[in-house]
This record gives sequence, structure tokens and C-alpha cells, in this order.
Amino acid sequence: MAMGGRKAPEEQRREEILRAAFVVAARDRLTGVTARAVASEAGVSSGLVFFYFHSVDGLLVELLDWLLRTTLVAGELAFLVAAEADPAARMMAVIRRDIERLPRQRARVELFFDYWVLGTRHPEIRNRIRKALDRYRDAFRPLAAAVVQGDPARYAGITAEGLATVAASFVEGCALQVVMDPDRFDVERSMTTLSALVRAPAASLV
Amino acid sequence: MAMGGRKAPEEQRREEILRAAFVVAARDRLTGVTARAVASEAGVSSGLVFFYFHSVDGLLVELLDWLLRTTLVAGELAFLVAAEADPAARMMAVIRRDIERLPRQRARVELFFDYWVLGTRHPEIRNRIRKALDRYRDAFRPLAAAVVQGDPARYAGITAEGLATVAASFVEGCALQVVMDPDRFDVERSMTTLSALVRAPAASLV
DNA sequence: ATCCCTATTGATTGCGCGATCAATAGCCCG
DNA sequence: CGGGCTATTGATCGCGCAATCAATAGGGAT
Repeated sequence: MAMGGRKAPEEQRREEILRAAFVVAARDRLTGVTARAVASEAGVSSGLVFFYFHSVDGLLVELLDWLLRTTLVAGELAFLVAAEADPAARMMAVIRRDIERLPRQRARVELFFDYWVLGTRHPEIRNRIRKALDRYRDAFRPLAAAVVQGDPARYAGITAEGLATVAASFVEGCALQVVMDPDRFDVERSMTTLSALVRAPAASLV
Repeated sequence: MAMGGRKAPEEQRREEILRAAFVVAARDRLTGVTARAVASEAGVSSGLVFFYFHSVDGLLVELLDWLLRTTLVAGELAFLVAAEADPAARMMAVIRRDIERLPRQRARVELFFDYWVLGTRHPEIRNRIRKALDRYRDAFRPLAAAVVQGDPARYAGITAEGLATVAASFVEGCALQVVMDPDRFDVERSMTTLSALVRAPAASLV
């Protein structure tokens, strides 16, 4: 009652299974990520999932890694807006870019929040999420520092750290709204209000 | 093999079960809210849970209602800070009050996010959460309107609606941080940065 | 061509769940 | 005191899950 064999010598079997796991997760959320469902999606037997990942829990952790690995983060493409002369405008442009991407990345964002909730009780996952959020905030730091330095009087009492944190929180808050109510989320209104608050010229580029 | 009977004629049996459900949820998250666990916590049989709530799903929806019903919202105690003369200061005071409460309400906040994630796939729950978030934002509207009216030049281009949305998003973002990493959340720094952003005199930038 | 090692299978075990239901215990009304 | 209604029980059914494991297929080494 078994007919094993070496079909694909590729060690990328793991990758195939992870991709299948993502498909399942994007469709049925984390609770839908069962060994059977993933195996079926990947076209392999359920046993193989346990062969490569010790447990479903192990699969979930590796899926989170995969998710974070294959998702771009704020600062990464910051050079795209290096053209913007004004530091505040540059920061606005980065924020705008990320916010505009949210609707397209919705499946990933939803999944990320799923993990975030799971993380409140799962130390290993919580740590990875914390680090990812820290990375995201840190990506704003150089931009924030430039903003503060560019107009010390205007931003008196604000540290680069604090400004970066607020920027990250703002994007995260938008992510929350996009997931909950995509139709009513208005990128323009959010950006308008934000830039009016910061008193920077609204970044029109990108 | 059954020994029913009228022990507590109180129709508050529902309330008892709901409270038990909250205890279980606060301890084991929503996935831990099983009919058996709740019944055990409430000291009744599992069958009784289905007698009062048709299904576990029904129990979850009513627990959400209970949660929202027994949790205070922003504007509700706004009169407490009515003494503040400056509209912006008043709004800041409300925000600060809510943010300071987050750590104490942590179990509730965590549970709320649990529901929020669940809501992405559960229309009935999503609707209730949407409405709750709308109520929260609307609680900021009068305050936001006063702020804008108080200094039209400073807040040119900002609507009360937009400002209220940003305020709500900010608090929600803080809630996110509190749940994920309570030890590192710094109320003071968040408030300092925020008030510096909102109150700073119109800048010369650009 | 034989052996070994790795990849692979699917039946199987045991568990916990949601939901159902017949049995019944007490209260109220007559 | 006896019947009917409501509240309450826990055994029970069927399901889907995680995880295990003996069986085995096939390529590489010798």
C-alpha cells in the first residue's frame, strides 16, 4: 500500500510544498492550512508534508519565513524616489508607494495579520513578526532623520526614531483598513490628510 | 443518563455562559472557544451551550456583541476633558486616555483583533467590527471639527472626517503595537511625536 | 544485478470537535 | 398529586485532523 520512488530529485520539493501552502492559506486562511489540504494542492501525499516539515507547526513557521522573504519592504526601493529633493516629500513618496501597494498585496497582508494574531500565543512566530515590523520601521529611519534635520525648527521635539515609528504605524493602520474594508479605503484622502499634517508638499510623483 | 432540572431559573444563564466564554477566549484565544471548554468553565454541560446558542458560531457572534457592549469607546468619556480649553489639546487628551488604557485592556484588545481576523472571512462578524470601528472614528469627529475650526489656516486642506480617521488609525496602530510588544510600547514618545506633528506652527518648509 | 539510501505513499491510529437527542429533574398550574 | 413545560444532562455519532509507519519505488554506487 505504498508506491514511493524518486520522481523529482529536486530538493525544491520543499519549495513546491511551501508554494502550495501559500495558495491554500491565501484561499482558506491559516486555519485551512492542514497537511491534507497542502498535500492535495501540491499534488503529493500528506505523509510527504511531514517528511519535509516535522509538523504542521513547522510548516507554518517556514511559510511565514517564505512569506517575509518574498515580500518587499519599505526602504528596499527607496532609491526609486531618491530624485525627490525635499526629505519630507521623499518620505511621503515612500509611504504613498507602500500604501498604494496594499490593495494588490491584499492576500499577503491578510495572511500577515493572521500570523500576527497567531503570534500573540506562539513565541517563535511572534519573534519573527516583531523583527519584521522592526525592519519595516527601521527602513523609515534614514528618511525620517533627513526630514528632521532638514527643518529642525519645524520638527523640534521629534526624534528620527519617533517619526519613523509614527510613519510605520500609519502604514500599518492603513493595512488594517485595507484588509477590513478595501472598498472604502481612500488612498488620496489618507495621503492628503497626512501631508497636510506634516506640512509637506504632497508628493505627486511615483 | 441525564439529570436535568431547574437549578437557576435565571435567564441570566446566557450571561453566565458568555462570561465563561470570555474567560476561555482571554486564556486560549478564539480557537480555544469550544462548546466543551466553555461549558466546563461555566460549570454546565456542553449540551446547554447549544440550548442557548444554536451553534458555536452563534456563541462567537454573541460573545463579540458582549465584548463590544462591555468595552468603552473614545468619545464616551470625552466630557472628562471638556475642561481643556484648546481643541487640539482636548483631542490629544482623549487620544492619550485611550492609549493609556490599552495595556490594561489588553485581553480585550487581543480578542478584538482575533475577531477582526476572523471577520475577514465571516460577513456577520466583519459587519459588527466595521460598525464598531466606524463608531470609534465618529467619536472623534466633533473633536476633530473643533480642531480644524480653531485654526483654519494651520489645518487648511484637512477635513474633520480626515482628521478623525487619522486619529482613529493612530490609536488602532498603537493597539497593534501594544498587543505585539507591550514592553516596548512607549506612550510618552508616541504622544510627544503626535502632538509635535499636529500642533507645530505652520512651517516655512518649501 | 545487487544493495542501499532517499523519496514517497496511503492506510491507520487516536483525538477532539460540533451537533444531536433521549432521558430526566424540578417547577408551575390545575 | 399528576401532567406539562422548561431547563439540563451526558452519552453518542460522524467527521476531520495531526501524526505514524510499514511498504516500496527507483536511482546511484559497487
